[in-house]
Amino acid sequence: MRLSKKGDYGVRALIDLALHDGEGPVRRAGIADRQRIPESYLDHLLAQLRRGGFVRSVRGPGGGHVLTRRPGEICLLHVIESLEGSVAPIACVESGGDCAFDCGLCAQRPVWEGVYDDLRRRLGAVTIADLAERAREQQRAAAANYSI
Amino acid sequence: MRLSKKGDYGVRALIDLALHDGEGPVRRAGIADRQRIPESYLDHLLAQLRRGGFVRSVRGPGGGHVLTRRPGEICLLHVIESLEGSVAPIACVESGGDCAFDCGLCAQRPVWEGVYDDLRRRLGAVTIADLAERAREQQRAAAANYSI
DNA sequence: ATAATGTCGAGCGACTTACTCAACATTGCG
DNA sequence: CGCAATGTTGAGTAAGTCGCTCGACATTAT
Repeated sequence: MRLSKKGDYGVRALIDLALHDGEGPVRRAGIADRQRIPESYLDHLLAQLRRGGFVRSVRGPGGGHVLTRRPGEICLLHVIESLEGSVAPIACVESGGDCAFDCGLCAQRPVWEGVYDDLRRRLGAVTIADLAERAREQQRAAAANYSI
Repeated sequence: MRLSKKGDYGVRALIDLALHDGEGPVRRAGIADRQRIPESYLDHLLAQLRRGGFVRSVRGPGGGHVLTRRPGEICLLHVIESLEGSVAPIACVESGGDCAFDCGLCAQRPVWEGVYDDLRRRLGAVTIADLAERAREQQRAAAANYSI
Protein backbone atom coordinates (compact mmCIF):
# COMPACT_ATOMS: atom_id res chain seq x y z
CA MET A 1 0.00 0.00 0.00
CA ARG A 2 2.89 2.33 -0.62
CA LEU A 3 3.05 5.59 -2.47
CA SER A 4 5.79 5.21 -5.07
CA LYS A 5 8.75 7.54 -5.29
CA LYS A 6 7.28 8.86 -8.50
CA GLY A 7 4.22 10.18 -6.69
CA ASP A 8 6.31 11.64 -3.91
CA TYR A 9 8.74 13.32 -6.31
CA GLY A 10 5.94 14.61 -8.48
CA VAL A 11 4.14 16.25 -5.59
CA ARG A 12 7.37 17.75 -4.35
CA ALA A 13 8.11 19.17 -7.79
CA LEU A 14 4.69 20.83 -7.89
CA ILE A 15 5.16 22.22 -4.40
CA ASP A 16 8.46 23.68 -5.54
CA LEU A 17 6.78 25.30 -8.52
CA ALA A 18 4.05 26.65 -6.26
CA LEU A 19 6.65 28.19 -3.97
CA HIS A 20 7.99 30.09 -6.97
CA ASP A 21 4.61 30.88 -8.45
CA GLY A 22 4.58 34.20 -10.26
CA GLU A 23 8.35 34.41 -10.54
CA GLY A 24 8.58 33.13 -14.10
CA PRO A 25 9.85 29.76 -15.33
CA VAL A 26 11.65 27.59 -12.79
CA ARG A 27 14.68 25.64 -13.98
CA ARG A 28 14.61 21.89 -13.79
CA ALA A 29 18.05 21.79 -12.18
CA GLY A 30 16.82 24.07 -9.40
CA ILE A 31 13.84 21.88 -8.65
CA ALA A 32 16.01 18.77 -8.66
CA ASP A 33 18.46 20.41 -6.30
CA ARG A 34 16.03 21.77 -3.76
CA GLN A 35 13.80 18.72 -3.75
CA ARG A 36 16.58 16.11 -3.93
CA ILE A 37 15.23 14.55 -7.11
CA PRO A 38 17.67 13.04 -9.64
CA GLU A 39 17.60 15.56 -12.44
CA SER A 40 17.41 13.12 -15.31
CA TYR A 41 14.50 11.38 -13.63
CA LEU A 42 12.76 14.69 -13.10
CA ASP A 43 12.69 14.92 -16.90
CA HIS A 44 10.17 12.16 -17.15
CA LEU A 45 8.16 13.43 -14.26
CA LEU A 46 7.84 16.90 -15.75
CA ALA A 47 6.90 15.37 -19.10
CA GLN A 48 4.18 13.37 -17.39
CA LEU A 49 3.00 16.38 -15.42
CA ARG A 50 2.87 18.31 -18.67
CA ARG A 51 0.80 15.61 -20.32
CA GLY A 52 -1.42 15.69 -17.25
CA GLY A 53 -1.92 19.41 -17.79
CA PHE A 54 -0.40 20.52 -14.50
CA VAL A 55 2.62 22.38 -15.89
CA ARG A 56 3.80 23.91 -19.11
CA SER A 57 7.38 24.41 -20.19
CA VAL A 58 9.26 27.37 -21.61
CA ARG A 59 12.21 26.50 -23.82
CA GLY A 60 15.48 28.27 -24.40
CA PRO A 61 17.65 30.29 -22.05
CA GLY A 62 15.66 31.60 -19.12
CA GLY A 63 13.21 28.78 -19.71
CA GLY A 64 11.85 26.26 -17.27
CA HIS A 65 8.52 25.08 -15.98
CA VAL A 66 5.44 26.90 -14.78
CA LEU A 67 2.17 25.78 -13.23
CA THR A 68 -0.76 26.04 -15.61
CA ARG A 69 -3.24 26.74 -12.83
CA ARG A 70 -3.20 28.49 -9.49
CA PRO A 71 -1.78 26.16 -6.80
CA GLY A 72 -5.11 26.32 -4.97
CA GLU A 73 -6.82 24.79 -7.98
CA ILE A 74 -4.63 21.69 -8.17
CA CYS A 75 -5.77 18.92 -5.89
CA LEU A 76 -3.53 16.16 -4.66
CA LEU A 77 -5.85 13.38 -5.77
CA HIS A 78 -5.60 14.42 -9.41
CA VAL A 79 -1.83 14.70 -9.25
CA ILE A 80 -1.40 11.24 -7.74
CA GLU A 81 -3.92 9.67 -10.08
CA SER A 82 -2.24 11.25 -13.06
CA LEU A 83 1.19 10.01 -12.00
CA GLU A 84 0.36 6.61 -10.57
CA GLY A 85 -2.87 5.67 -12.22
CA SER A 86 -5.86 4.88 -10.04
CA VAL A 87 -5.40 4.77 -6.28
CA ALA A 88 -7.83 1.83 -6.02
CA PRO A 89 -6.50 -0.83 -3.64
CA ILE A 90 -7.93 -3.62 -5.80
CA ALA A 91 -9.03 -3.54 -9.41
CA CYS A 92 -12.67 -4.46 -8.83
CA VAL A 93 -13.53 -1.31 -6.92
CA GLU A 94 -12.82 0.82 -9.97
CA SER A 95 -15.53 1.70 -12.39
CA GLY A 96 -15.04 -0.75 -15.21
CA GLY A 97 -12.72 -3.03 -13.27
CA ASP A 98 -14.09 -6.48 -12.63
CA CYS A 99 -13.37 -9.25 -10.19
CA ALA A 100 -10.69 -11.86 -10.64
CA PHE A 101 -12.94 -14.92 -10.73
CA ASP A 102 -16.71 -15.02 -10.38
CA CYS A 103 -16.20 -12.20 -7.97
CA GLY A 104 -13.89 -14.07 -5.64
CA LEU A 105 -13.02 -10.89 -3.85
CA CYS A 106 -16.60 -9.97 -3.18
CA ALA A 107 -16.47 -10.86 0.47
CA GLN A 108 -13.65 -8.36 0.84
CA ARG A 109 -14.94 -5.87 -1.64
CA PRO A 110 -17.07 -3.64 0.59
CA VAL A 111 -14.06 -3.15 2.84
CA TRP A 112 -11.83 -2.04 0.00
CA GLU A 113 -14.53 0.19 -1.39
CA GLY A 114 -14.58 1.95 1.94
CA VAL A 115 -10.82 2.30 1.91
CA TYR A 116 -10.93 3.67 -1.62
CA ASP A 117 -13.58 6.26 -0.72
CA ASP A 118 -11.64 7.40 2.35
CA LEU A 119 -8.53 7.83 0.29
CA ARG A 120 -10.18 9.79 -2.47
CA ARG A 121 -11.94 12.03 -0.01
CA ARG A 122 -8.73 12.80 1.86
CA LEU A 123 -6.55 13.41 -1.17
CA GLY A 124 -9.31 15.35 -2.86
CA ALA A 125 -9.46 17.82 0.01
CA VAL A 126 -5.85 18.94 -0.24
CA THR A 127 -4.41 21.34 -2.80
CA ILE A 128 -0.85 22.07 -3.79
CA ALA A 129 -1.34 25.53 -2.29
CA ASP A 130 -2.05 23.94 1.12
CA LEU A 131 1.13 21.92 0.87
CA ALA A 132 3.20 24.87 -0.31
CA GLU A 133 1.91 26.93 2.59
CA ARG A 134 2.94 24.20 5.01
CA ALA A 135 6.35 23.97 3.36
CA ARG A 136 6.81 27.72 3.81
CA GLU A 137 5.95 27.49 7.49
CA GLN A 138 8.42 24.70 7.94
CA GLN A 139 11.14 26.67 6.24
CA ARG A 140 10.49 29.57 8.58
CA ALA A 141 10.55 27.24 11.58
CA ALA A 142 13.83 25.72 10.43
CA ALA A 143 15.36 29.15 9.87
CA ALA A 144 14.29 30.26 13.35
CA ASN A 145 15.91 27.17 14.82
CA TYR A 146 19.21 27.97 13.17
CA SER A 147 19.28 31.53 14.46
CA ILE A 148 18.72 30.48 18.08
CA MET B 1 -1.56 1.89 -3.58
CA ARG B 2 -2.49 -1.65 -4.45
CA LEU B 3 -3.12 -4.62 -2.25
CA SER B 4 -0.84 -7.37 -3.53
CA LYS B 5 -2.08 -10.77 -4.62
CA LYS B 6 -0.43 -12.18 -1.54
CA GLY B 7 -2.72 -10.21 0.74
CA ASP B 8 -5.76 -11.10 -1.30
CA TYR B 9 -4.90 -14.81 -1.39
CA GLY B 10 -4.07 -14.86 2.29
CA VAL B 11 -7.36 -13.33 3.30
CA ARG B 12 -9.24 -15.72 1.02
CA ALA B 13 -7.43 -18.67 2.55
CA LEU B 14 -8.41 -17.56 6.05
CA ILE B 15 -12.01 -17.06 4.96
CA ASP B 16 -11.98 -20.59 3.58
CA LEU B 17 -10.69 -21.92 6.88
CA ALA B 18 -13.32 -19.91 8.73
CA LEU B 19 -16.04 -21.43 6.55
CA HIS B 20 -14.87 -24.87 7.66
CA ASP B 21 -14.27 -23.87 11.25
CA GLY B 22 -14.92 -26.72 13.65
CA GLU B 23 -14.77 -29.40 10.97
CA GLY B 24 -11.19 -30.44 11.61
CA PRO B 25 -8.11 -29.79 9.48
CA VAL B 26 -8.71 -28.45 5.98
CA ARG B 27 -6.51 -29.76 3.19
CA ARG B 28 -4.33 -27.34 1.29
CA ALA B 29 -5.50 -28.71 -2.05
CA GLY B 30 -9.10 -27.98 -1.09
CA ILE B 31 -8.36 -24.38 -0.19
CA ALA B 32 -6.38 -23.90 -3.39
CA ASP B 33 -9.21 -25.34 -5.43
CA ARG B 34 -12.07 -23.41 -3.92
CA GLN B 35 -10.21 -20.11 -3.72
CA ARG B 36 -8.38 -20.38 -7.05
CA ILE B 37 -4.95 -20.06 -5.49
CA PRO B 38 -1.99 -21.89 -7.09
CA GLU B 39 -1.37 -24.73 -4.68
CA SER B 40 2.40 -24.47 -4.58
CA TYR B 41 2.10 -20.78 -3.84
CA LEU B 42 -0.41 -21.42 -1.11
CA ASP B 43 2.37 -23.36 0.59
CA HIS B 44 4.31 -20.22 1.32
CA LEU B 45 1.25 -18.31 2.33
CA LEU B 46 0.23 -20.91 4.87
CA ALA B 47 3.77 -20.99 6.19
CA GLN B 48 3.66 -17.24 6.64
CA LEU B 49 0.23 -17.37 8.23
CA ARG B 50 1.55 -20.01 10.58
CA ARG B 51 4.50 -17.84 11.52
CA GLY B 52 2.02 -15.02 12.06
CA GLY B 53 0.11 -17.23 14.47
CA PHE B 54 -3.12 -17.30 12.50
CA VAL B 55 -3.15 -21.00 11.64
CA ARG B 56 -1.56 -24.21 12.78
CA SER B 57 -0.96 -27.30 10.73
CA VAL B 58 -1.71 -30.96 11.34
CA ARG B 59 0.58 -33.41 9.59
CA GLY B 60 -0.01 -36.85 8.22
CA PRO B 61 -3.09 -38.34 6.55
CA GLY B 62 -6.20 -36.44 7.49
CA GLY B 63 -4.02 -33.45 8.23
CA GLY B 64 -4.34 -29.92 7.01
CA HIS B 65 -4.67 -26.44 8.45
CA VAL B 66 -6.80 -25.03 11.24
CA LEU B 67 -7.36 -21.52 12.58
CA THR B 68 -5.69 -20.96 15.94
CA ARG B 69 -8.36 -18.49 17.05
CA ARG B 70 -12.05 -18.00 16.51
CA PRO B 71 -12.68 -16.19 13.20
CA GLY B 72 -14.27 -13.32 15.11
CA GLU B 73 -11.00 -12.72 16.92
CA ILE B 74 -8.87 -12.32 13.79
CA CYS B 75 -8.96 -8.82 12.40
CA LEU B 76 -8.16 -7.97 8.82
CA LEU B 77 -5.58 -5.34 9.72
CA HIS B 78 -3.40 -7.88 11.51
CA VAL B 79 -3.63 -10.35 8.66
CA ILE B 80 -2.64 -7.79 6.04
CA GLU B 81 0.14 -6.36 8.18
CA SER B 82 1.49 -9.82 8.83
CA LEU B 83 1.50 -10.72 5.15
CA GLU B 84 2.50 -7.43 3.57
CA GLY B 85 4.32 -5.60 6.30
CA SER B 86 3.07 -2.20 7.37
CA VAL B 87 0.24 -0.61 5.43
CA ALA B 88 1.83 2.82 5.79
CA PRO B 89 1.67 4.77 2.54
CA ILE B 90 5.08 6.36 3.19
CA ALA B 91 7.81 5.25 5.56
CA CYS B 92 7.88 8.37 7.71
CA VAL B 93 4.38 7.91 9.12
CA GLU B 94 5.42 4.70 10.84
CA SER B 95 6.69 4.71 14.34
CA GLY B 96 10.44 4.55 13.95
CA GLY B 97 10.44 5.39 10.26
CA ASP B 98 12.08 8.67 9.40
CA CYS B 99 11.95 11.07 6.51
CA ALA B 100 13.98 10.77 3.37
CA PHE B 101 15.91 14.04 3.68
CA ASP B 102 15.61 16.66 6.40
CA CYS B 103 11.98 15.76 6.37
CA GLY B 104 11.39 16.52 2.72
CA LEU B 105 8.02 14.87 2.87
CA CYS B 106 6.87 16.89 5.83
CA ALA B 107 4.59 19.11 3.82
CA GLN B 108 2.79 15.98 2.67
CA ARG B 109 3.14 14.08 5.89
CA PRO B 110 -0.05 15.16 7.69
CA VAL B 111 -2.04 14.05 4.65
CA TRP B 112 -0.50 10.61 4.61
CA GLU B 113 -0.87 10.28 8.34
CA GLY B 114 -4.57 10.83 7.88
CA VAL B 115 -4.70 8.22 5.14
CA TYR B 116 -2.82 5.77 7.32
CA ASP B 117 -5.19 6.29 10.24
CA ASP B 118 -8.26 5.84 8.05
CA LEU B 119 -6.87 2.63 6.66
CA ARG B 120 -5.98 1.15 10.02
CA ARG B 121 -9.34 2.08 11.45
CA ARG B 122 -11.21 0.48 8.60
CA LEU B 123 -9.21 -2.72 8.41
CA GLY B 124 -9.16 -2.98 12.19
CA ALA B 125 -12.94 -2.99 12.32
CA VAL B 126 -13.37 -6.08 10.15
CA THR B 127 -12.85 -9.69 11.26
CA ILE B 128 -12.48 -12.87 9.27
CA ALA B 129 -15.82 -13.94 10.72
CA ASP B 130 -17.49 -10.91 9.11
CA LEU B 131 -15.98 -11.80 5.75
CA ALA B 132 -16.88 -15.48 6.07
CA GLU B 133 -20.45 -14.53 6.88
CA ARG B 134 -20.61 -12.36 3.78
CA ALA B 135 -19.13 -15.18 1.70
CA ARG B 136 -21.82 -17.54 3.00
CA GLU B 137 -24.55 -15.11 2.05
CA GLN B 138 -23.11 -14.75 -1.42
CA GLN B 139 -22.97 -18.52 -1.83
CA ARG B 140 -26.63 -18.75 -0.89
CA ALA B 141 -27.50 -15.96 -3.31
CA ALA B 142 -25.58 -17.67 -6.10
CA ALA B 143 -27.27 -21.01 -5.38
CA ALA B 144 -30.70 -19.34 -5.44
CA ASN B 145 -29.88 -17.82 -8.81
CA TYR B 146 -29.02 -21.20 -10.27
CA SER B 147 -32.25 -22.79 -9.12
CA ILE B 148 -34.43 -20.08 -10.67
C1' DA C 1 25.94 31.17 -34.54
C1' DT C 2 26.05 29.65 -30.03
C1' DA C 3 24.85 28.22 -25.73
C1' DA C 4 21.26 27.31 -22.57
C1' DT C 5 17.65 25.15 -21.95
C1' DG C 6 13.67 21.50 -22.57
C1' DT C 7 12.07 16.77 -25.22
C1' DC C 8 11.98 12.19 -26.13
C1' DG C 9 12.88 7.44 -26.29
C1' DA C 10 15.94 3.52 -25.63
C1' DG C 11 17.81 0.98 -22.20
C1' DC C 12 19.61 -0.90 -17.71
C1' DG C 13 20.42 -2.84 -13.07
C1' DA C 14 18.20 -4.00 -8.97
C1' DC C 15 14.28 -5.41 -6.91
C1' DT C 16 9.73 -7.55 -6.41
C1' DT C 17 5.99 -10.56 -7.52
C1' DA C 18 3.92 -14.67 -8.38
C1' DC C 19 4.97 -18.95 -8.93
C1' DT C 20 7.47 -23.84 -9.49
C1' DC C 21 10.13 -27.69 -8.08
C1' DA C 22 12.50 -30.95 -5.57
C1' DA C 23 14.25 -32.84 -1.46
C1' DC C 24 12.93 -33.75 3.14
C1' DA C 25 10.12 -34.48 7.71
C1' DT C 26 6.15 -36.24 10.06
C1' DT C 27 2.35 -39.03 10.86
C1' DG C 28 -1.48 -42.56 10.35
C1' DC C 29 -2.77 -46.95 8.72
C1' DG C 30 -2.58 -51.72 7.10
C1' DC D 1 7.39 -52.13 10.20
C1' DG D 2 6.89 -49.77 5.82
C1' DC D 3 4.48 -47.09 2.81
C1' DA D 4 1.62 -43.46 1.39
C1' DA D 5 -0.39 -39.14 2.43
C1' DT D 6 0.42 -35.22 3.94
C1' DG D 7 3.07 -30.77 5.43
C1' DT D 8 7.97 -28.02 5.39
C1' DT D 9 11.57 -25.74 3.52
C1' DG D 10 14.41 -23.41 0.61
C1' DA D 11 16.35 -22.72 -3.85
C1' DG D 12 15.20 -21.09 -8.25
C1' DT D 13 12.93 -18.46 -12.07
C1' DA D 14 10.26 -15.79 -15.54
C1' DA D 15 8.16 -11.56 -16.02
C1' DG D 16 7.36 -7.20 -14.60
C1' DT D 17 8.22 -2.72 -12.25
C1' DC D 18 11.01 1.02 -10.23
C1' DG D 19 14.24 4.32 -10.18
C1' DC D 20 17.35 6.08 -12.92
C1' DT D 21 20.90 7.20 -16.89
C1' DC D 22 22.24 8.48 -21.41
C1' DG D 23 22.35 10.36 -25.85
C1' DA D 24 20.48 12.51 -29.81
C1' DC D 25 17.53 16.16 -30.87
C1' DA D 26 14.42 20.61 -30.79
C1' DT D 27 13.78 25.28 -29.47
C1' DT D 28 14.87 29.87 -28.35
C1' DA D 29 17.37 34.16 -26.10
C1' DT D 30 21.41 36.58 -26.89
